[in-house]
Amino acid sequence: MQFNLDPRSQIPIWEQIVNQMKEMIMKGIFLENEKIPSVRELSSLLIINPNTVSKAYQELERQGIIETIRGRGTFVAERAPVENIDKQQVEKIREALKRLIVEASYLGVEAQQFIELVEEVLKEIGGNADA
Amino acid sequence: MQFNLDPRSQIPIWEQIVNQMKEMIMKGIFLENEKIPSVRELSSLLIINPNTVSKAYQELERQGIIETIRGRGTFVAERAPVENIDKQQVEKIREALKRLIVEASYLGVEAQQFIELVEEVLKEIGGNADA
Amino acid sequence: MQFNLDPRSQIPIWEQIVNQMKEMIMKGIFLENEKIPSVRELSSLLIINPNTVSKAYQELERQGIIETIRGRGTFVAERAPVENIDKQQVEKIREALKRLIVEASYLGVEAQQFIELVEEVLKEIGGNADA
Amino acid sequence: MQFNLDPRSQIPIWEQIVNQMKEMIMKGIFLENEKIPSVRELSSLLIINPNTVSKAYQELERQGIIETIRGRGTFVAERAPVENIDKQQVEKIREALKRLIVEASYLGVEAQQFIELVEEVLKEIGGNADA
DNA sequence: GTGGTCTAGACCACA
DNA sequence: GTGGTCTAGACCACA
Repeated sequence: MQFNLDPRSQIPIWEQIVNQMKEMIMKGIFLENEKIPSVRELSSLLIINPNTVSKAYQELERQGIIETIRGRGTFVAERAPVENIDKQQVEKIREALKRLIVEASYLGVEAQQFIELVEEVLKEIGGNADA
Repeated sequence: MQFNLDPRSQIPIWEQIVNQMKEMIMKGIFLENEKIPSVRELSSLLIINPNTVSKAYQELERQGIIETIRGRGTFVAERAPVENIDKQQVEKIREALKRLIVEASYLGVEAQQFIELVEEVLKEIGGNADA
Repeated sequence: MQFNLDPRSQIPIWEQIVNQMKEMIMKGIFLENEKIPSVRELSSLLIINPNTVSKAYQELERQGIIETIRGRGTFVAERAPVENIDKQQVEKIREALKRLIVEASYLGVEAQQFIELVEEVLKEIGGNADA
Repeated sequence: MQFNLDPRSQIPIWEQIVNQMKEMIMKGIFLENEKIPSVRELSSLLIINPNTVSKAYQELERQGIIETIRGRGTFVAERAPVENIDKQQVEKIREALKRLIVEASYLGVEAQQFIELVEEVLKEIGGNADA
């Protein structure tokens, strides 16, 4: 488990935690039903306020990615197979992707290089995707 | 020229303008050295606060994408070929891409589908990509 | 006797026990003066903390629904006919009902459908309602 | 606009605000696209912490009931017709309803009286439901 | 021990 | 003016 938080980033710390936790779960660093650190543990580990961790955990729970069992702790939820892909959400991804590609292009990253970047990241994350 | 601004979006309006202006320039809707609308024109056209347009233009100018010539107006800058790719900036793109892929995966978009999405967007934008 | 406890629920486990015990008594699954399992029995049966069962039994006793007889065990109390309906308590029910109806409406459940839902539940529970 | 907050209630204040706001919108006290009080206004009106109001508003926004426009304020969202009723959510309503009916029964409220209570509340809320 | 709620108050971006 | 983020710290219910 390795968090990489940047307090200067535009992305709120709680959201960075959400993103990185999702990534770690995808990579298999946390397994289904495994206990994750308590709010207090993680906040003292990351030297941030417990409320910030709490907000991240609540968001993860809302997304169905973790589950809280009262008085016991917080656990990685079992991942339900996606039934219907939410087209509206995918459209948002598409828009964000477009922005990213435009950015990349201005940096001098051509189409082919961008695809290579995508494949690289897919490989990095995919590690335990089918676990 | 067609802006599509959503005041409800989490993305600030000035940033939406920046993004869409860059996209339009990439697509060739605005050509190099072409005059773009003044802050006043655009703000009254889009019915938004002139300060918001002004902030967008300042950011576009900072990025070297447009140029203001005193007393004449604002123009699309000539695009200099990128000499050295800014690795730090590409790293940011890579991180944003990773977040996007993780999101997509949780929505049920698999690796192959994601690549297709990328190719789709590349095609949409590509108009003048090699210009 | 069949308990259906969900540790993931927002409703505390002790309260789930209280609710389900009351439901079972209403349905006639437990009869008046019948012995119910001891705290130890039930906690080992449900594989939960004895304190949790204990808290549930205390609440049920406070509500006059069960009775503990020293050295003998715990029994379903005889249900006294209600003389005066506690208007303040009914007001709470009314408020909770209002919340529920508002929720249901936002989910797309119309007034008529809600009444049908109520009648359904009344039928399900009704077993011994007039006992 | 009339809030009725009880700090002693088990229901968190932010959730009381959520419930009552939804009820007021249903009743037509707030119309679609109408501005609702700012976080600061409402918090000073109710003499509670702005964070508590903020949490309520964020939850309402997450549910799609209100919309925030950056720098401008918060507005009642247009209510989209429900396409597919979420069966899992309705099941939760059903469970809550069962608990309520069991409670009511112990208070001496019989089946027929309960239905009358439901109809009463439906009438109270329904005021502007078709607006 | 666990997480949830709430207050008080600072600081920031946006329009 | 608007809402969003974060810290610090108190208090509480649950298991």
